[in-house]
Amino acid sequence: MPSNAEAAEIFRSIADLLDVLGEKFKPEAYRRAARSIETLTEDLARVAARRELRTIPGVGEAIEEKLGEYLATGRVAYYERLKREVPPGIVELLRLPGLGPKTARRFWVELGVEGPAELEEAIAAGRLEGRVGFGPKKIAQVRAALGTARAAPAGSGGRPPIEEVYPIAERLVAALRAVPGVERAEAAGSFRRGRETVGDLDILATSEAPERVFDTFSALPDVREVRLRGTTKETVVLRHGLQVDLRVVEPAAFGAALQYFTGSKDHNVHLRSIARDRGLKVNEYGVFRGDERLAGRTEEEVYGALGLPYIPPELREDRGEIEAAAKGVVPRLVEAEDVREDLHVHLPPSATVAEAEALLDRARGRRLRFLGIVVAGTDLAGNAIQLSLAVERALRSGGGLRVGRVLEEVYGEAPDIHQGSPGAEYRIVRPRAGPLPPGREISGGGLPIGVVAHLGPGRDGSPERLAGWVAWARAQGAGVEVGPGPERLDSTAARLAREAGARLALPSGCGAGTDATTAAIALGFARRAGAGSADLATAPLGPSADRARSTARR
DNA sequence: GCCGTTTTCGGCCCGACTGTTTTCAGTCG
Repeated sequence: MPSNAEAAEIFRSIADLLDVLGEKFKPEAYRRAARSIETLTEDLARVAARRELRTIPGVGEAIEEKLGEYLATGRVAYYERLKREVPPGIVELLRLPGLGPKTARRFWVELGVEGPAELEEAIAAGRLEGRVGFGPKKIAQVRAALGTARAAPAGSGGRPPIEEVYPIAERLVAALRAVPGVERAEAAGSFRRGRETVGDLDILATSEAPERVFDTFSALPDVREVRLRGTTKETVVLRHGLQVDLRVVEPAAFGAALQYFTGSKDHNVHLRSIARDRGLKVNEYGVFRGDERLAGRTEEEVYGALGLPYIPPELREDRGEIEAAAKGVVPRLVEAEDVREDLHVHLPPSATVAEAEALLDRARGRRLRFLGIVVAGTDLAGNAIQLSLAVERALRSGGGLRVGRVLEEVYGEAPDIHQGSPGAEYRIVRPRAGPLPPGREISGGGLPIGVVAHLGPGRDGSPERLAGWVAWARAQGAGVEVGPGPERLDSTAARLAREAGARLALPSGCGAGTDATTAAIALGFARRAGAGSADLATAPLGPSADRARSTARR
């Protein structure tokens, strides 16, 4: 069964092989196509059926043809041929840090080495010594890299999910901001773009004295090893295993550096080619005409100097956002303050008055106007376990905040689970597994459906199933829940939901299980999906509830 | 191999760091 992920993987492998063969621009062309393909929200086969493969950025005549071949046969003859040409062990060598295609090729051609094991033997036998470009340090570096690779099985250090990296990033940035002389510090890179996973963490700080910043940073308890350190840049590896690149620039270059380190690579390459067409140069220090710096202090300045409006980080993937911005079209993405209704928080039946009040205080602090509460722990027969009268009273004293009762239903695992207090005003539906049950009546006593929750890739998140539920949610007038973790929609799936016209339900960060970090990540996902404040789900109450019910009957 | 309100051919972002080099190549992001 062909898949987008496999197609991207094949093109990436082709790029590696071409690298070793010394090709100059083809490898990047194949990598660009691979990046585009893996961020598609749709199966390649469907795009191919519409004859629109060429509309994918980086896909031209040759790659279109190979995609067609792959979809028809599951194979790419060109790839098979390259694999016969280059020993597989040589490609493994490319994975070693500090070792690139040129060096791998030299090992292969000059030493006749065909993989890591043979390379280790060659080094042990002293066959590298005396060769141009291989001094004692370089040899030691290669040997160390080989040892590390042997200790850590291939495929171990993948890209960790953003929710894992988030608290680490916050800690590191806070530590940097506390260094005297540091005006600003921000995490950039794919982290700032709100991607689901983070490769390396890129952090940027301003200071006139980088040395002091590096000294402090190197000594942080999170840091295991300093990999390299120069005058403007330091790379460390955390105990956690994550690599962090820290860059320190002067305040006048902060915007340019932030723009540069936020990426994406494709976005930056595109931006710089526009700059060159205008006789300008963009680098991490600013936008220049000759030696004159036109911009650099803020990102707005940098985009402005190129004749563009500010483009939010979450959109910077070179997926048409630059062309749209050039025409003045930049969507107004949803902001944290736009999330005024939280349709899905939980409260245990054993909650104390203090806990209930704390929840309400957080909601008021966030200036929410609506909070939908599920009382969890209700028994399976549907007999709600009652909150104490004192808690009930506390929940009624909203003070500008409307509190709603919610019934949450989990379907797909027998028996179905229902939880929520009596007098619920709408339902949250959680489909657990399997396809959309055709004609299956979801109970709920005729209550409108507010949210379809927990649809994520962790639970049989096949595109067809996801699309089915999203369409169903849309027909109900319900929102679909977005957030980090395998059970919620990531940004790619959220984009699918947006394209289907479904609204998105975002956590406010007030709930016990959905803290501020979850809320921030979910917001990033929604923004990556291009959502604005009008795309947020609202509680189906009053007249809108009647609308939702009538839609459901149709 | 891709791409084009200056092009269907001739370009392809730009700089830091390291190690090995007396001026640069390779790697990385």
